[in-house]
Amino acid sequence: MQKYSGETRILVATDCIIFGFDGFKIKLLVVQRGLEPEKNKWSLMGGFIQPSESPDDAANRILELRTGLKNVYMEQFHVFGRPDRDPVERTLSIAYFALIDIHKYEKQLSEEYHPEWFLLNEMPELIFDHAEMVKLALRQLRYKAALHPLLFQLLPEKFTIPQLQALYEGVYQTKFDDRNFSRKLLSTGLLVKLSEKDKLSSKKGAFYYQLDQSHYEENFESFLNLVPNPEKFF
Amino acid sequence: MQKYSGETRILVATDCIIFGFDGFKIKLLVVQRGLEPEKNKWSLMGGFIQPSESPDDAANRILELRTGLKNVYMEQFHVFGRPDRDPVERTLSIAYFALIDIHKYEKQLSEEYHPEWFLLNEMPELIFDHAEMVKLALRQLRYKAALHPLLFQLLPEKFTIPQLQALYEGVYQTKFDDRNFSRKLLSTGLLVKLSEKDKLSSKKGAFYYQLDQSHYEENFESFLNLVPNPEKFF
DNA sequence: TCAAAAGTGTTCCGTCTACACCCATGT
DNA sequence: ACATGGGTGTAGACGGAACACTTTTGA
Repeated sequence: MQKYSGETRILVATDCIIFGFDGFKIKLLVVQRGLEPEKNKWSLMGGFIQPSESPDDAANRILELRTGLKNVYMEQFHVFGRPDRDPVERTLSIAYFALIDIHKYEKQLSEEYHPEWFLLNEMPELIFDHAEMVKLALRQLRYKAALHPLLFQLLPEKFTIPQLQALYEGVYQTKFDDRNFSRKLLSTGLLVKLSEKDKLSSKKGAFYYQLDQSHYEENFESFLNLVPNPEKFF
Repeated sequence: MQKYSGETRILVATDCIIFGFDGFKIKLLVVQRGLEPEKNKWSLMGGFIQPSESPDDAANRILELRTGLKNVYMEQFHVFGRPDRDPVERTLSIAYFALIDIHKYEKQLSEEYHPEWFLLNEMPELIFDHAEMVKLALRQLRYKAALHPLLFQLLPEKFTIPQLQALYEGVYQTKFDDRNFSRKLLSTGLLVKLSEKDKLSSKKGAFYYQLDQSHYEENFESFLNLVPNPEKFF
C-alpha cells in the first residue's frame, strides 16, 4: 500500500508535566533543555515521538530519559499546536501530566539533565509555551482532584489526615476546616486506620491511615466533595 | 535557524465527532470517505492538518469541507495515536467533538460527501478506530453534561422542559422523574419562561423557555445536578 | 498546668428524592 | 367527563457548613 501523497508531515513531541508533593508543598519538576535553541534553559521534559511508538509510550520513555522516573501514571490532557510555538520548526506537542510523591521517587531521579523541583510560585521562566501548559495542567488537576479521589496517590503508603489536608490546601491555595475535612474524608470509606501515630507534628499525634486499595480502585470514578465550591478555583 | 535533524515527521489529522439532537433522539453525523483505502465506507469527518494551521483551525476547516457546517463549537478531547491505526501510513488523529441542534444546521449540510445522521445504536461500521473515538466521545459527553449546562445548546432557540428532559434521557439512555427534573431545571435560573405554549405534544401544553444568555455564559462552568448518580453512566 | 493539634458532637440549613396531588385542555 | 401530560406541594432523608468542645500529650 502506498503512502498518502501531497500531505505535510509534522514533528510531534510529548511534554510531561510532573507535579509532586513533598509533604508540605506542591512542586513542579523541570529539567535543563539539552539542545539548541534555548539550550540549558528550564523546560518541561519533552521529546519527539518515534515512528513506531504510541504517544503514551513516548511520554513514558521521554520522562525516564530526562529524569530517570519509571512507572509514573501519566494522563494525556491536551495538544498544543500553535504553528509558531517552536521557533525552529513546527512541532505539535501532546501534553501529559502526573502527580507523584516526591520522596517515593527521590532515588530514581538521574542527574543527567539536572532535574529540579520548583514551588509553583517560584517557577523559573520556561521555554516556548511551557508556562501555558503548566497553567492548564494545574487547572485540570484542580478540576479532577475536586471531583475524584486523585490526590491520595501523592502521599506515601501511610499518611495522616492532616497531611492529606495540607496537600489539598496546597493544590487549592486555601485553607479548609480541619474538623469537617477529616470527617468527610473518613466517611468516604477509602481509608484504613492504622494503630500507629505520627507524633512529629503535634503532641497528641495523628493516626496514620492507608488507602483501602480495592475500595479505592472501584471508587476511583466516584464523586467526592472534599473541596467546597470547587468552581471557585477554575 | 535550521530544523531539528534526524527526527521523523508524522502525518497528523483531526477527526470530528458531531452529535446532534433532532428533538427526539441523539444522532451521530458521519460521511462517506473520499479517498483510498476504505473509499466510500462510513467515516468521521477527518482530514490532515496543514503546515500553517492550528489543530482547532484544521478541525473547523475540515468539518466545513466535509459537511458544509460552519461555526460549530468543537472541543479537542483526545489524541489517538496507535502506530498502526491507519493501515496506509502512520497518522495521529486529534479528535474533536461537538453537539448541535440538527434542525438549526439542516440547511448548511452539503451533499458532496453524503453526510448522514445515524442513531447511536444503529451506527454503521466505521473505518479505522473511529468507533472507539465515538465511544470515548460519548463517555466524555455524558461526563461533561452531567456536571455542566451543556446540553442546552442542542435545542432550538425556544424549547419546552419536556423536550430538554427527552434530550437528557437520550444522552443517558434512561428515564428521569419529570417532576423533579423540571423543578431542578427551573431552580438553576438559566431559563426564561415565555408566554407561548407548545400544544403539539399534550393537551395542557408546555410553556416554551429560552436560555438566559448572559446568565448562561457566566454559569457555564458551574455545577449542575440534573443527572442523579452520574457515575453510574461512565 | 498549659498549649497545641487532632478529632468528635451538635445544630442549622439547604437540597435531593419520592410521590400525592392539582392544573389545563382536547376529545 | 375524562384521559393525558405538565407541573407544584410536601414530607422525610441526607449531607454540608459552622463552630463549641473534648482528647491527648510534650514541655
